[in-house]
Amino acid sequence: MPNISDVAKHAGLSKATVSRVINNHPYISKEKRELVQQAMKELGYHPNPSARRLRGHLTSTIGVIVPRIVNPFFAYLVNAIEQAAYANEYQVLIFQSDESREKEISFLNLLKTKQVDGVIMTSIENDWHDIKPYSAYGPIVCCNEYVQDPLVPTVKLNQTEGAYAGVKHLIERGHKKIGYSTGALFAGEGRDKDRNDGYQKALKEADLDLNPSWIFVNKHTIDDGKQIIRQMMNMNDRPTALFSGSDEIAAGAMSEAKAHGIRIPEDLAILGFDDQPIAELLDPPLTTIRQPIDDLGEKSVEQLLRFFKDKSAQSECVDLPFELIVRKST
Amino acid sequence: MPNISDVAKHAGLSKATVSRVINNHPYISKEKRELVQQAMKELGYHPNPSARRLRGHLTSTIGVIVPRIVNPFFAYLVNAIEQAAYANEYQVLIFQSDESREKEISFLNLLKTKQVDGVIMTSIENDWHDIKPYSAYGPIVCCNEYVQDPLVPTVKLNQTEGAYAGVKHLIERGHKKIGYSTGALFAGEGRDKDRNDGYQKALKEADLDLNPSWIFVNKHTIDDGKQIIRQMMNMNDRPTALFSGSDEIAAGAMSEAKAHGIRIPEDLAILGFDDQPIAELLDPPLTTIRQPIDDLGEKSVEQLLRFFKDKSAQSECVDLPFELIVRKST
DNA sequence: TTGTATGCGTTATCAT
DNA sequence: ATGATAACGCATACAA
Repeated sequence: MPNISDVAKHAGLSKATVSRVINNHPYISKEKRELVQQAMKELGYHPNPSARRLRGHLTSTIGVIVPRIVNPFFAYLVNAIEQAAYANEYQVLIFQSDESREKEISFLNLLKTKQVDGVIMTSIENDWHDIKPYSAYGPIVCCNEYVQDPLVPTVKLNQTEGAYAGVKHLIERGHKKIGYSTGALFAGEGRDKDRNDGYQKALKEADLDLNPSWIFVNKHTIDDGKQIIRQMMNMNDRPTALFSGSDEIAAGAMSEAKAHGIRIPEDLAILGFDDQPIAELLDPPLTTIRQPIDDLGEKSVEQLLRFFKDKSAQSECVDLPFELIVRKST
Repeated sequence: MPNISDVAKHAGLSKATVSRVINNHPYISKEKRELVQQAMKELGYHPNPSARRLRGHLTSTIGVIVPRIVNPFFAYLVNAIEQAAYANEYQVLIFQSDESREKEISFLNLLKTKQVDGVIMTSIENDWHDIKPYSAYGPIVCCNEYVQDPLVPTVKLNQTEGAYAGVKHLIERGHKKIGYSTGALFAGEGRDKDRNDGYQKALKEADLDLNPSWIFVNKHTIDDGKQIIRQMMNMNDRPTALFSGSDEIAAGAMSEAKAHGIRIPEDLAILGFDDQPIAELLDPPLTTIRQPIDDLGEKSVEQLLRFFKDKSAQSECVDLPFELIVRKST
């Protein structure tokens, strides 16, 4: 691997001049610039990222924190981020927090050592209070998740609106007893709270009661979906519709419901969230709320690049719209 | 961030001694060693990876190349690798080749600049001939994919055996007309060829003919699965069973088949490959061939670590077994 | 067993 | 506009 000295020698110039060309400094004669570029090309030279990092420079690597890569929503999100980053010649370091506070912090430390220029957090485990200090070492963008600090660049979806649209759809289908599953506690904050708000808003508008036993908290997986159905089977007064927090939960619920002879949507309507590929493969195909994942990824990378270019850029909060995809499960 | 000099000062010793402690050199008095360790702890010191890389050292980062992270098989594989790596205090740089030769090569270049200590390739786009030179800069482990070079450390599954078991299962169910979908050309090499061999072997043993029009090549996605069914609908002589190259293809096929009023498994048996979470959610639940993904990941990391410890370690080829999961689709 | 000095590849500072 | 040189943090050859 040739280094900057090799290029300098090859071009008959100094290392400093070569470095200036690499970094687009002004005050360089066209003549020498071309000489250097020629030499770089001939030698197949690429700057050594470690050396640049050591000097305290940006190094074309961004970090992405996801809770679990096997969750299709995050796999797609990572994909979108990776594509956008690659288009801008950035590399992506992917990290699973596994919903562990310690893991999350350990990854954020990469900012300190300039291993990554910036971080996109698609989930947040620690209090923002504990995360914020790390942003002194490089920009942190919240993607999908968000926090109460208006100074944090954020790309998110209007969860309230999405949940509202979903529940309203169920109400329009004639349902009055609508179950609801959420990822956190019902009284939580952030993304889940917004969804909860949308759920409640729609109920209220239709003058429907909120039955606490129809609210299932801390649900995430396929198995959780099955469990919801089992819980429902034990109820005297069952919901006629279930609004699940993700397509996975919906899929599990659908599977278990059918196993109990419950017809969908006649006996129980099921509404998903995400529009993952499995949604249309289920039987019946799943009505769900599509998240614009690609936009989410692109905008997040965009935000990060903005900060790389201008360290004191203004923080933005991008809000993206949902889309209700009506299929056969409602 | 404290550096090695800070630690040295704090411990009242030289940088060299601190460095020796960090790198577990022999010939250090217990006394000083503890002094240094104490100082490191007190200052919260962590070696700067960029500096180590620059110095030409291993840096606890491994790279993983996948074709597409949104493919659940690879998402689970990456997850397994990441968990195993984390347990050994290694970080994982994930890279999507998008099945592009250029992207693959661009990532392998990270080996040259010591950005990663070694690479796990879960797919191979370029000729091995073009990839091999990079292994001079760090070990490359083939995982799931493999090549004809016995000197390459490899962790793979016995594809022939897996395919054989699957087809045999279909034959035992009474099928004589068995369709087959594969990811590459039927005459290809590597992983897919092995599977093809297993398919043919099982047919041969049962004295069944191989009907070329029942072989669907270059199939990967849900849509490909649907397309297979559409092709089959146009045949006068249709297969009564379909052995698909992945659960995704199987899912697509099942969906499309049902749309055409084909009953599963009565009219058409469908056998998957992978045992992804969706397999048991399909209706009917999918009979499939389980790949021991976690083992695949763990063993790959193990191989890599072996080479890190001993640069001239012997190349191994680990073969892992499949498992036939019988559900209701066959 | 420990310390000193040098270099890894870059970029920034200071000259010119 | 260009060049010489120091510094980033670390690990090693060499000296002691």
